[in-house]
Amino acid sequence: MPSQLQQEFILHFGEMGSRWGINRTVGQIYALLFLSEAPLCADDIVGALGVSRSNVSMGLKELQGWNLVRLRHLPEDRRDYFTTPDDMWEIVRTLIAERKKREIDPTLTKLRELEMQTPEPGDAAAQARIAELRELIEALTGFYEDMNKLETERLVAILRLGSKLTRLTEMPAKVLNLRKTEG
Amino acid sequence: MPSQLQQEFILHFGEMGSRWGINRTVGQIYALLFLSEAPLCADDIVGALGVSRSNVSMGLKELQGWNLVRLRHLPEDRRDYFTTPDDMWEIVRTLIAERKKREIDPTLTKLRELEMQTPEPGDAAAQARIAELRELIEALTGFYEDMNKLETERLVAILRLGSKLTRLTEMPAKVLNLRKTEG
DNA sequence: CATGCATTTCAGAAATTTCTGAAAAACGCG
DNA sequence: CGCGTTTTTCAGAAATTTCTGAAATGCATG
Repeated sequence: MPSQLQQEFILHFGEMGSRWGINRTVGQIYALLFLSEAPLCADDIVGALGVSRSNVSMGLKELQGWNLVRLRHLPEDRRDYFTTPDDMWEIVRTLIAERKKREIDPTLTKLRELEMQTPEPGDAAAQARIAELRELIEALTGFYEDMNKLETERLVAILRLGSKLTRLTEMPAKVLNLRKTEG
Repeated sequence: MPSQLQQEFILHFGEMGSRWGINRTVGQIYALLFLSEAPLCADDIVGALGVSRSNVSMGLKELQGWNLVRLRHLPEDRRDYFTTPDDMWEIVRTLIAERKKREIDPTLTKLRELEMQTPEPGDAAAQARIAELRELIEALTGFYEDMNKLETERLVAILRLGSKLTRLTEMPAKVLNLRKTEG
């Protein structure tokens, strides 16, 4: 059913799936929904991808766990239909938030826990290294959280500035404070 | 051989490995090297982790492929010794660069390729969506590339500013151009 | 150019993940 | 409640990934 173009896109997402921490079917389901204008139900997906109904069910569950798909209902039809958000920035925000939750937060928690432990003799260097790693992760996630609070329009404006941002760090505090505080 | 503290850190990195796109042994080897003050050779790693020599060999190869470890030699000893860089920011830069290479660049290439194709009828919406996705990824990777060019000190200064960066986007071009252009 | 380490390769074993079909559960509706 | 439909669950099959031991290769040194 999908065109040649769509097929290629779907297969690519399937292959990349494993690198992104999801499996092939989940990647393919997502790709299909992403390209589809109309919402699709499970059997549409079975038809398009040629995988088992139960596999689609599990895949959709996983995508819902990632908050990457929205459940919708059509009048006169009691099947579940799924879509991806229209707003691409929303998708990217979700993706980053979920990966952070899975890949970074547990480690941050663990590092903090390890720093609380009373070290055995010989652990000093290791504990210092752990603290340094934690601080660095906190600097990055803190920045991410700040950026994530911004409206998309402002965020895009900052992204576009790129390395010009350095200039702001060169300005005296006086100049910076001429303007009102935001978030 | 590793202390309780180190053991916990190593086991955590092993468990997280699968979420990070590496396997348990590779995660553990990296964690061990990361905490170790002195360089370690393959047999040191075998002793500390209790995995086979060949597994360690393959794990070290993979870490070298990620540019995450450095090979060193001690005088009077022809074994290969390994360390992680002292500079934690270097580690993070490498990690991000390599993940981008594996997880993003191939998709960017594929999206550009799909945009070149002459669409079949009915592909218009899909192709628009693909273009939008590509543009968004380019905005993010472009920003990353700009940040990655900066010296660590400047980068940290920007991270610390966080949402205060918005102010820069509010300034008239005139003000921005008062200061000299950098990188 | 043989010897003694050290590292790498690789085929099969072990472990893990993914996928399927059948059965069970959930759900809406009369 | 009972019926037809849709979704979920789950045990085992299939596929994939990881790990190991044995053999092969590489390499410095006498």
